[in-house]
Amino acid sequence: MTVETKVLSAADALFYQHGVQAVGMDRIRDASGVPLKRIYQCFPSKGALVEAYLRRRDRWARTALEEHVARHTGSEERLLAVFDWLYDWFDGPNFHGCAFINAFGELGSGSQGVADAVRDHKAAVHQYLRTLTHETGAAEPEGLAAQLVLLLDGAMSTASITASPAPARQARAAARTLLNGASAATAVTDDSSPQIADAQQV
Amino acid sequence: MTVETKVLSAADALFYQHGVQAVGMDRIRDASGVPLKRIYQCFPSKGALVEAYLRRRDRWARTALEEHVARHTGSEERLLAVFDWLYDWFDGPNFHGCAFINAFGELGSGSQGVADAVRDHKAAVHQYLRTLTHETGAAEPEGLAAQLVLLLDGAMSTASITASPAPARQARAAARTLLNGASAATAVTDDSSPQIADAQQV
DNA sequence: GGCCACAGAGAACGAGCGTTCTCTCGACCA
DNA sequence: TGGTCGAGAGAACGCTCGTTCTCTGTGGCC
Repeated sequence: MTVETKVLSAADALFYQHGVQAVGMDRIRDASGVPLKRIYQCFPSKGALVEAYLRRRDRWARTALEEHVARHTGSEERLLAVFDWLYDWFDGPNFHGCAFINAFGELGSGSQGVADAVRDHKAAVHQYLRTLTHETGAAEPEGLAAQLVLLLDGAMSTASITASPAPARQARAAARTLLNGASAATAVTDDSSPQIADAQQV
Repeated sequence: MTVETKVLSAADALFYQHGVQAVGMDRIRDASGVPLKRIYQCFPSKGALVEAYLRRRDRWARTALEEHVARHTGSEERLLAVFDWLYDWFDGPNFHGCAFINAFGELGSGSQGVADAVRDHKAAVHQYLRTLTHETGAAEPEGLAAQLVLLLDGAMSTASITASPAPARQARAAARTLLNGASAATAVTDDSSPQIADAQQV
């Protein structure tokens, strides 16, 4: 295990659990066992370490997700498997929301490097969902992928705040409705008309 | 305008735009024109000010949302109006994501008061969506409300990161599919997965 | 064996922050 | 009018943090 890997592992655990600003370099030194001088030889500043942390986490998340999906066959099962993977992640002991949304909220407007890493990750996940929705032969794969992105991000935030994995199941159910109902719904309705309006008041 | 209101207004603008940890009390003093001594008479600590900021923003957001919805008639229009309001908010110059998700990511694990304020806000919004879904007479109003919460939170995060209001439109389209397709989909399909039972979690 | 270059451990430095203190001045009231 | 109280402006204090420096020890090379 290289020194750089030891530092990144410690930084990942601490940054993800407590937030970037709440963790000082001293704590990363203590957790990794690598002296500060050495840490600064690998990463010239804390900002560089934070960016490396995000890039590493991006690789981890997408690799794990794609490996999980690859164990399924059938285009719909593969797409819904995304949300099963999410459930397992949420249900584990080390889930603390989306590291990218958290980092963006903390530093996004103040660090270009962090903002870029967050946008790159979100774009890559979006692109992956696009390939899955195209596989299914859905009528509107692009729109469906964009909607699934919202379910994904919403589920991560809600699961973190409510400390419950249930949002993954709710997102899965919504994804299936969107997948099955999308063709019927888009075929019947058009996007800006005032609905049927049966006006049933409570 | 009371002193307390001036402080809260300045704190709201600064905390929301730059994040809580990035804004010092000195900047709130400069922006509000209220001396530090006076600020500490109203709010005994920065943590108390942060909690007041979140409570105030909760009142603002829910009041604005409910007033917008109240201008619409028809249960479906009222529900979809939530996402139109979201679009206008995203499209304005002062949108920086969900203040509660941001604050939770920054301080959630370190401040019980902040975590409580965030959870209270999310629970109140969830409850409001529940009343709207019940109005529509949807087959599964509880599950539908939980799914709409995910779309709402996901749209806020994605709009913030991509700096585009488009996610509000995508969430609106998804909400309409869920609303129209939910009864048909749940009535027609008979997959054996347990998504309906799980969707009740609060 | 003697010199050198580098690594580790910890202190030190400068900046920023939350919080409190001091000094001054003006308002109010007997 | 004189005395007291409180408010404003800013400095000060103690702490934390990112970053750098110093001191000590050790292994490699002529």
